[in-house]
This record gives sequence, C-alpha cells and structure tokens, in this order.
Amino acid sequence: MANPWTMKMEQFTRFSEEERQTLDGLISKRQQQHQPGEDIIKEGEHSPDCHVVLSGLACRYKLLPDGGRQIMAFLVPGDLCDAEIFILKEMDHSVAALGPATTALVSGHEMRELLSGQGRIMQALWWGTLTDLAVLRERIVDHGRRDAYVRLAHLLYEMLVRYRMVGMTTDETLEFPITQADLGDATGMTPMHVSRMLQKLRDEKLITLKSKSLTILDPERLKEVAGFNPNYLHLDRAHDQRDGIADRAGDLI
Amino acid sequence: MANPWTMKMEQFTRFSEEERQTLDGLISKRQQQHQPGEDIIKEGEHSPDCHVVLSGLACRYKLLPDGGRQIMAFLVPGDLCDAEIFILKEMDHSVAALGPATTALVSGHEMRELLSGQGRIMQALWWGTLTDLAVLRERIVDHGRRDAYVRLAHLLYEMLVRYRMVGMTTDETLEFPITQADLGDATGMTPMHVSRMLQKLRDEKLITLKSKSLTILDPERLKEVAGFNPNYLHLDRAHDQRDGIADRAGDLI
DNA sequence: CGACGGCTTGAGGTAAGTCAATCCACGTGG
DNA sequence: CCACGTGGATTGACTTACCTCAAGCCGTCG
Repeated sequence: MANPWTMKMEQFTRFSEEERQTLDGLISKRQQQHQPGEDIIKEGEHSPDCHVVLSGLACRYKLLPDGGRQIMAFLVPGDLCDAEIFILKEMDHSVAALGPATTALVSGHEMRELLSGQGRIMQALWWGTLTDLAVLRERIVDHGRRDAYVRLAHLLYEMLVRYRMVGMTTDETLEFPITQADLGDATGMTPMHVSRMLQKLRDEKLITLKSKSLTILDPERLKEVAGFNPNYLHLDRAHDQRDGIADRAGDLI
Repeated sequence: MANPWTMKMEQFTRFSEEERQTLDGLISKRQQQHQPGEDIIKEGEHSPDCHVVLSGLACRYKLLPDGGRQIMAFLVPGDLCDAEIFILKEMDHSVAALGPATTALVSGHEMRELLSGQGRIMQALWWGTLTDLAVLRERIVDHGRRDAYVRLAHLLYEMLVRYRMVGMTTDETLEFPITQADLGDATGMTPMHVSRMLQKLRDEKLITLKSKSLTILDPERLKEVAGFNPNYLHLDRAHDQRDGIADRAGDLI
C-alpha cells in the first residue's frame, strides 16, 4: 500500500513506478516519532530538513502576545509541515503534533532536487502548495462569513474528505485526537462554545465524537449544512485522464 | 525604474541584469486595463495566461450562496493573480480590480519555463507563493483572535508595508480605492462597524482616510496597537548578503 | 438641482464570550 | 480495589462585541 505522501499527490497525477520508488525512498530513510503536544518545528527556527507527516495529526499554530493560540491548519498524513525551509530563512509559525505522530525527514537538498525537476513530482508539489493556499482561503471564508455551527460542520467535513484522500479511513469514522480547546483555537471559539456547537451537531444526528473518535453519521446532510463545495481541494486529476482506478475521495466530492 | 514584479521579488533576492530583462520582457508584451469592479478572472474559469498586477489594487474573493462576499486577499502591484492556472484545472475563487488597474499577461508556457528553471527567478516565485501562504495565515489570526479594531489596524499597516515594498509610496500616504463595504468584506464586519472602527482610528490620530487616500499618521503607534510582527512577510533577503542598497520597506519592519 | 452611492449615527437585538460551578473519565498511588 | 487528582467536557447566568434595521447626511456627477 502506498505511503500517504504519494497517495495524496496521486489525487493530482498518476506517477510512474520509478517516481513512486523515488518518493518511497525519500521518506523511508529517516523518520521521527512525536509525542502528543510536542513541537515538530518552532517559530523562528530553521531546519535543514523538511518534515512530511506519515501518521497522526498535527497543526500549524501561532502563539499570541496575550497567551492565546490560533491554529491555522490541521496537517494529516501526506502533508508537508515546512515547505518553506528550502527557501525561507525561518519559520513564521510553529507546527505541533496533536496526537502521537510520525514524520519523515527529507533534506533541503532532496527537496530542491524534486522542485527543480521537470516532471510530475515537481508539478505535484506545486499542486500541494496551491491547494494549501486554497484551504487557507476557505478557512478565511469560514471565519468571516459562517457562524460557529456551520464553521464547525465545514471543518469536520473537510477533515473527512482529507482523511479519505490519503486512505486514513474508508468508512465515516476518523481517529481524531483533538480536544475541544484545540477545536476552539482552530475555529476561533471558546471551548465552551465548541462544546455547545458539538452538542447541536450530535442532536441533529450528524456526528458522534467521543474518546478521540469522530464518526460522520450523515455525510450528505453534514455537507449540506456546511455549504461545502469541494472545488477548492482540486481533487480532479487536472492533468491526467481518468483511468479506471477508483478515486479514493471521489464519492464525497 | 524597476517594474513592480521585479521589485517585489528583489525583496527576496537580487537579480542579474539578464534576469531583470527576462522579467521586463515578459510583462511588457501584453497588458490589460481593468475598470473598477471588473473581474480579472472568475471562479470556475481557466485562463491560458497568468495575470500580474502592474498598477492599481485588486482582490481575491468568493461569493457565497446567501449573496455575501468574502475578500480573502488584496493584491498590490507585483502580485500574481492566478499562479494556479499553470497547474490547476480551474480557479476556485475570483479576482477583481477594486480601483482602475492594469495587469500584464504571462502565458502558461512562459510561467512553466520560469518555474522549472534552476535559478533565482524560480526561487523568487516560490518565495512569493510561500509568503502568500504566510499572509493568509496571518489573516486567519486576525479573524480568529483579534477584535475588529485591532484587525483593521493590522490590515492597514500590512498594506503600508506592502505598498512600500513595491515602491507605490515613499511616505505614509497610499492610494486606497476601497469602499468601507470592501473593507467589511475583507475583515468580516458590516460596513457600519467598519465605519465606527475607522472613526476610532481617526480619533486616536492614527490615520486619515478620505477620497480614496489613506494616510498613516503614526506608523509606530499603529504597528503597536495592531500587534504587528513583520516576520511573516519574509522581507529579509534570505539568500543574499545585504549590499548597500537600501531596503524599500526595511524601515517599517 | 436632484439622484445616487457611500458614509455616519442611533436604538435595539443576538451570537458568542466570560466566569464559575459541576461532572466525568482515566490514570496513579496507597 | 478504591480514593484521589487531573484534564477535559458540560451547563448555566450574565456580559459584550458586533449585527440589524432604519434614518439621515454628504459629496459627486449627470
């Protein structure tokens, strides 16, 4: 079974066997385990290596002068923690593991090789970055124009799609090692309000969430209440013909 | 005097004369004028060309089912409207001119050439995209953790820095062809509340804003109230030695 | 001059925050 | 095996930042 990095990028393009082996090779050399809450890379740091999430869940966040924390993105397996290291001097934010997580280390040199290639891997890396941008834009729409209930619904549905994309779930249940305080820091609500909104989602029989396990009971209706439009995830194999291989997340979008 | 695209990228790296001429050549072939309010590229479209803003002000936005609009980013001269076209099938959002604006068209083919090069231009394009990501993240912090007053202050200060970066102002006055409704759509407030918060900024002698002209009266204090930390703009010439050329935005950061 | 788009001001309403108590699940040590 | 402590979730009462609705104003352009 493919590693999640390859699997994610193959939502965009199909690789050759050789390309798959290149990627497999890169992420199997050096790996790291991370404890829940542990920083993978910190604001202000520069690392010689790029981190690719292989398992678990992580987040990008910033700490504020007043002690508050804003989570700006969740990272699922297959996501790059710090594409910036290959070109920027230092991180402008931190990345931390939420549950136990493992990452693979890819050296800056190797990343540069991939990026200056002419082939599909270079394009797939661009695709990944461009969809990261799109996800952030959607988060801004969430904050600016959707109320707390819809915002939460939208976030949870997006997580379902992204988990599917990398084969982290085949049904509607996700490992979700996240506290309500984390969810609050991500959505800009207080933990108390997160609790109330989750209650409402449960009352509406849309989800269950307990002991770090999230189940989407009614994906269709959740998508509906979230006003979810999947176009921003660009899961449409822009440059390839469809080829009989079933899309992993295709039935959700 | 350098074009704004080159000028922006030279915040990151210094180009050779040859590289400057390449860039100049690319943006001088085909240009477009845009009326205030006109769409430069629309959600769902795919264009064969990439648009680079040369003058004026534009924004990325999404329309919502309920008729609302969320502005996700402002584009100043030197910014790329649609880096995605070279790789994604269609735009997941629209870009519109706010005041009168002009853009240069760069073909997808030319973009691909630049991006698959080994040199500084390829790196500078990556830098641009990575800082776009960082700006979006900062916008999320704005929405999630800063109140209306601070959010507005932060946005205005960022615009000052970005205008400086591309030589659009040398003092503290900016052309700002933006209505309060636009500001509301960007910050997630109603126009009425924008009006009140601007009043407060005026009362505090931090800014003046009338007839499409914004003046920052007290940059130091505005930066202070905004809690502005410029690290996310990555204006630090990561890969070059400083070389006696004054930084255009350096005195603000 | 009148009309129109944009800005301002005010009064009242509401979603979400604050503060505080309680509860529950789970792990740890006696 | 139970007592206890701790971190997270829940619930409720009260407060507040921002929204809604509505009226009035002001500059500009035909």
